[in-house]
Amino acid sequence: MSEKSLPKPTEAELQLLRVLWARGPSTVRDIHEDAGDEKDTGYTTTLKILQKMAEKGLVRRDESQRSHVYEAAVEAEQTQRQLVRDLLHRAFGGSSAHLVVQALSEKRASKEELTEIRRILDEMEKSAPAKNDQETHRSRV
Amino acid sequence: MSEKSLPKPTEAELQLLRVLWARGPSTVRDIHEDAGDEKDTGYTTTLKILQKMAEKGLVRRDESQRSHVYEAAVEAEQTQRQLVRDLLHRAFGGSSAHLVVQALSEKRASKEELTEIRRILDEMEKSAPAKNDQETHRSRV
DNA sequence: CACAAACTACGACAATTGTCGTTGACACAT
DNA sequence: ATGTGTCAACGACAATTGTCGTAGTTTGTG
Repeated sequence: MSEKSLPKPTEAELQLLRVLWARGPSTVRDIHEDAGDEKDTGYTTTLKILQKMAEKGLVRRDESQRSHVYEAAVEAEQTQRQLVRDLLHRAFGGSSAHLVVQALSEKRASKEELTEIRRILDEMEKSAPAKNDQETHRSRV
Repeated sequence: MSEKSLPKPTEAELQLLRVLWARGPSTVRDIHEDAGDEKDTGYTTTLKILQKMAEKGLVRRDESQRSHVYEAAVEAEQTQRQLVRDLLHRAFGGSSAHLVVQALSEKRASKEELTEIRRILDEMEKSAPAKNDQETHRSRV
């Protein structure tokens, strides 16, 4: 109900979100340096993207300090789910099974992960027999 | 080895690829009308996107007829895998298990699909204990 | 105080994407 | 042969994205 369905983050935005999810509230400087491991871009670029993100509501900004502190306004899980849903419809015609198969064949999961997945499957099959239920946002994991 | 790693299809391009995968070689007119179910855009828009795709190598074009015939130059599976890989790294830090969990919690798979997934898991766990094997492109499904 | 460093804000810019409208060629039916 | 309709090609256009450079302000140090 209260899912505002914020705009889908772009490539660069997602990268900064990942930094924020890992670090928690941070200054532009810190975000920029953390993100810089994978990318080589100017400081003002990072700043500008964060400003855009603030406009869009993807991050919150605390301006009480001279160096503004940014914080993710969207949760990792929610965003990931949004991206998965998007890909699901755009590329897989809604078949989550196909997506799962491709994901697994793309990068082998560890033994623990496979067990975890199996556990989820069990749970699923138990709780909801065959309904195509849409209210399945239990947010497990 | 012979994977040219073609450019990632954009939103609109992917939509047309889906039509081509379903229909096989088709004229612009047919592609446009099939795609038009979900979208309402002009004929020349579809044409232009197909031309761009031909330049990029995403589709092949047969110009022997007055109405050119387009055909997908990339396979569905390969492209889907590419998109999954992309999302995997961009949003999930490479953890396919997390992606799988989100995919399953996003849209409930049918009982048959769950069984299918389980079968794949079995196969996986059996064939390759824990290696991060890259040659797992058996193209099942 | 004066100067250097760090920070935000703002505008500029090229590249990409999706969208049309127009034009010129071609084909077919009257 | 003339006109009607279909088609590919091309240019134009707005919107978005990622990228900087510069200006102006604040902070801190000598």
